[in-house]
Amino acid sequence: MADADRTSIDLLLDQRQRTIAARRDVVSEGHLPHCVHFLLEGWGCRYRQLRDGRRQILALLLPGDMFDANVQVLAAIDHSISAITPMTIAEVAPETVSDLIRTNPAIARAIWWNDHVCVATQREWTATLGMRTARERIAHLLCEVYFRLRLMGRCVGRTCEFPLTQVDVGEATGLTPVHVNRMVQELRRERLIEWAGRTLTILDLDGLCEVAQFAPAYLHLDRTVPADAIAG
Amino acid sequence: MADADRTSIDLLLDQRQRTIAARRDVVSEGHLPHCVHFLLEGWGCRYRQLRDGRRQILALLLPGDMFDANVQVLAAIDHSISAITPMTIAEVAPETVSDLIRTNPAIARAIWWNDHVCVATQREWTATLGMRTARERIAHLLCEVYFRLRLMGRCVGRTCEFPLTQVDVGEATGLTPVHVNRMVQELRRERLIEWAGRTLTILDLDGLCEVAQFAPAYLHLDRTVPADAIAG
DNA sequence: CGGAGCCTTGAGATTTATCAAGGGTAGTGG
DNA sequence: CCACTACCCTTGATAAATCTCAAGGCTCCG
Repeated sequence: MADADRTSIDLLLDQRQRTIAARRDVVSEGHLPHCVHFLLEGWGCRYRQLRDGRRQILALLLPGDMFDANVQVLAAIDHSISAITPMTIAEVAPETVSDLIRTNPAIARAIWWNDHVCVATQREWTATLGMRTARERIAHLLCEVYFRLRLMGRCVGRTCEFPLTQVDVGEATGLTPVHVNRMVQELRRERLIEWAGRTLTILDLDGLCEVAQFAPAYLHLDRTVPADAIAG
Repeated sequence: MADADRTSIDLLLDQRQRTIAARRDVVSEGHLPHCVHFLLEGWGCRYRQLRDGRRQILALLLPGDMFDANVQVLAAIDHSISAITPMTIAEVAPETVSDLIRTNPAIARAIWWNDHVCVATQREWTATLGMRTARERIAHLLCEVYFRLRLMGRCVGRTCEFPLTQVDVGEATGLTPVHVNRMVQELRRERLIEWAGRTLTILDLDGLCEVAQFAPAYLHLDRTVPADAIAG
């Protein structure tokens, strides 16, 4: 993305910023979000909850992610979005985004890329929950987070921030916190990872990918989006 | 959708039709699909497979569904698409679809709706696999199929086609075929469903929805898409 | 100092998987 | 028309994975 495009985005995002406290909802199930959100800082998640309290985290939102993109602006959403850590988000009017997409191919491409990766990631989570074991699911989550953060320049070597609790990991992987704990300890014992407090270090990336059968294709880490990607 | 729009679609779909034998791949992981597909007749699925043979069905494709929409045409896909029953599909050049989207708002809206529902459904499958029990997952799958088919006018009363085998249901719900069998029998014994051969009858729709905690919002059955839905 | 949230551990229960075998049915070739 | 095969469904017995319940310890914060 050219500097000029970067600048026009940065200006845009400066406009209306909001801070969300940790563990607070940004958008709640059944509501109509009235603007597009960009996550500037902090971690969040999409989640869905059943009447009896069971909760499933559907996706992690990391710094740089966009949500409620144009497509979302109109129908009531069928899940909630909440902050995991304190978040700062930028709110942008949908028309502004539409205009940008129309006039700026680089930005259109970036938004398209974001959408595409979101869907692919959602599919990968489905696959993970359906066919991987507890141990594999946790390893997979750690791999995904690591690669996504690295793409955003948020890793130092093999170390990155990891503010999820073991309860969060359980809700993302469909496991009880107790079992998450035991599996994490196993990964630690095998010197695959170190994880204490809010920092995660992957000691053996290949080994962890192997455990998870992690195939990063779905993240499109090369960010390749052909110029003619956007229809219309 | 107005009759004129219907007609222009029908003409389009007549162009290049293809028949796929049951259990054959249409698009394989890692390949670049070169055209947009419309499923005219028969059932298919998206699936992902691990090296050791574990397989997960990611989504069901029912008559009327579109896949590899514009957005997909460019990056190698990270999963495969296969026919469950014999399928007839229409292949349309991506440029043709782009043109249609640009010139025909009704069609653009329909395609947008399809995309939106696909993503929402993928999220719902993630939630199902993560937090529902075996029994609930199967009930949920049956509910989803029933409502989707009914929307396409493919139900007679509470009866619809259901060509999946119990192995297929297992691959969609992350369960072994043996366990699927036991749970299905339970649903039968409770007079919630009848399912024999390729036909499914839902004897107690409310009861089945209750078991599944099925909330059909994600399917957007009303097909509401405000006229200004499409950005750009 | 007290409380809250998080991590850890143990024991036992439950759900689901695995293994193994038998029966029904539909299509196929002789 | 009859065997034969392949595929699917069904059942039983046992094993493994994961959950539930319960309790204790640590750390951070007020």
